[in-house]
Amino acid sequence: MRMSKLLLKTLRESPAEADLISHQLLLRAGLVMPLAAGIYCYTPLGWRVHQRIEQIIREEMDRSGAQEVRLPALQPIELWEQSGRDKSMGETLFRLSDRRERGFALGPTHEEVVSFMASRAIQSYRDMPVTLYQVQTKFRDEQRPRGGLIRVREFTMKDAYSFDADWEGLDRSYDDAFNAYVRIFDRAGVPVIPVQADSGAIGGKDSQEFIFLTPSGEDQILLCPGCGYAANQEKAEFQLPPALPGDPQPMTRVHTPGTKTIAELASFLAIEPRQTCKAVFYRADGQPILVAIRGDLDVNEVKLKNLLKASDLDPLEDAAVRAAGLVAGYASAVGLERVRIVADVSAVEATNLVAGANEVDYHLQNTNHGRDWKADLVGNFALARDGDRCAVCQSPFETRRGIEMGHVFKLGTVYSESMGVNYLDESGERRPAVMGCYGIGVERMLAAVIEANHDDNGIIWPAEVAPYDVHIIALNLDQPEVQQAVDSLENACASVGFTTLIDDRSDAAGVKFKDADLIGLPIRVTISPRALARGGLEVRDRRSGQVEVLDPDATLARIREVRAAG
RNA sequence: CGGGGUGUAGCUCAGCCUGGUAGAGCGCUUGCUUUGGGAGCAAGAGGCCCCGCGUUCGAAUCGCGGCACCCCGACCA
Repeated sequence: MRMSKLLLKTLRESPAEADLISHQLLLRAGLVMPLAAGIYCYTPLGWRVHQRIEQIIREEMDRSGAQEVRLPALQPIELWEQSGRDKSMGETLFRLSDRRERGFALGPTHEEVVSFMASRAIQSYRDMPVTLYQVQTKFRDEQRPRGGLIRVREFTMKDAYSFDADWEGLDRSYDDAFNAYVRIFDRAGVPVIPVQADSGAIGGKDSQEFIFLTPSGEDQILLCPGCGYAANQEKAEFQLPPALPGDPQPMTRVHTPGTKTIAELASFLAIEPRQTCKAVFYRADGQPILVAIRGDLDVNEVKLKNLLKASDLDPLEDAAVRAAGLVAGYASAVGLERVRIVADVSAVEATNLVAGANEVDYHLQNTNHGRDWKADLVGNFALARDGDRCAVCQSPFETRRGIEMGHVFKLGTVYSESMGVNYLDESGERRPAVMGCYGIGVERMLAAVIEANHDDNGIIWPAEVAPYDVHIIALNLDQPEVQQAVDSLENACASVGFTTLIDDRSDAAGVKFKDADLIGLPIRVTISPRALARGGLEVRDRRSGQVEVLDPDATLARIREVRAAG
């Protein structure tokens, strides 16, 4: 490709909206253009990178035995009603209707549709195992798109779904997908770690996320330096810090003016936060609940939601708090009758906690579960935090932030049951297929490749995702020997399968070098009278900055080397 | 949905406080010159100052109401 013909506009300065480095470089290198919040156009150069990432994904999915299909993005809303997800997806689902008022959704994911396809084709245990995948545009009406390509409303996802006759088969399909993912991220130059993840209210067994660690990530990841355990904060298992031991004492009422928070209360009474009981109010599927947890801990809302088997969990609005007779800042389960009480084991097992008296400026000392109050439901939903101890080896956790690149998930039979993916087993018995699902966000990978591979001057593409293999800079193209050398290298590259981007523009040399660094192809070859006079072509490695003057054959060999090195 | 910020030329921004016919740098066009790190000289083009209402003789500027975009949080695969 000749740059004089290429639709490309690089920017000297970063647009003000870009905060992340990947976002800045995507815009400066002219790879994408924003159309609306969370919706992007891809330029010819940007689209080539996109396609190369897709290509890696396709090769590795095919290698793992998965088969590519194409499913509609436009889907009848009935399909979503059948699985119940028209409600659980809530406002995230883009909805529309056709001219006859029939309801449709733009697919945010494809479990329902792939189940439709599978239900038609899978009738016997002999039809499995099978894994189907596609590379499709997904639509999600995110509450807040952000971070350039990190969270967008229209994006490309590689989504795969496995169908097995039993859970042992699912384990094998899951491992195959997992291994394919390891190869995909490695080839694309995105360092990731697998972490344990929440499997959601749907249930299911194992769920792991492939996380790219970066301070600008939106997920909190807990890492155990002792045993290597790694988990998303919403999933992380940890050892509860111990309570202060003691035999139950008589409950007493105490005047505690102006102590609406645990910190204020603990300081006023000169006690530790773990000697208090915290009350938090939620609305779970419409019903107000009071959640009790030891004062030094926070609620893990995902675990709480799973415990309640709720599809919606939101903080209770202030008006509803008052209507339920709850006194914010001084609430507790003691003496409370009209509201459902859910307690964390930490609050149930500890003795002599200070809890709210359900009266402004008063607390109760020495409250004890069983004697003074009783939970309707008890569970384990404290949030693991930095420094908490690993449930496996008791080492203190470290926390990092990260971005979810991919997710592998043992779904089980939830969708096969609701969508009717059934088969006959060896004994002629009708059973639901056991499913797994596996997703990768293509644009997130693109952003992560840049986050992980850049310097002050621009992008440094890993060889496998670079939009072209070689950046040829022609200086003084009006001179015949330069022109001839450029043509000759272009042909030589083409004949061995290297793609080239040739800067044949009439701009000054400095402009071309700056653009080459910004665009970031792995190898830059400068062809100029000066280089030719020195006996060859000037070959520069983008990553190391190393420069050599080589003859055309040695240049090709060098390109091959860099390409092989990734 | 809560909190914060920003909307002026393609991009980065000044002007706004103190109302009086729209500015800079970069980019773009033309000509000449130029080709080793965003080069030089000269001449140009380009704006519904986010939108609406109001105050005023007069609004980019003051007031009210919207909208869009960005950041934090909530939430979200």
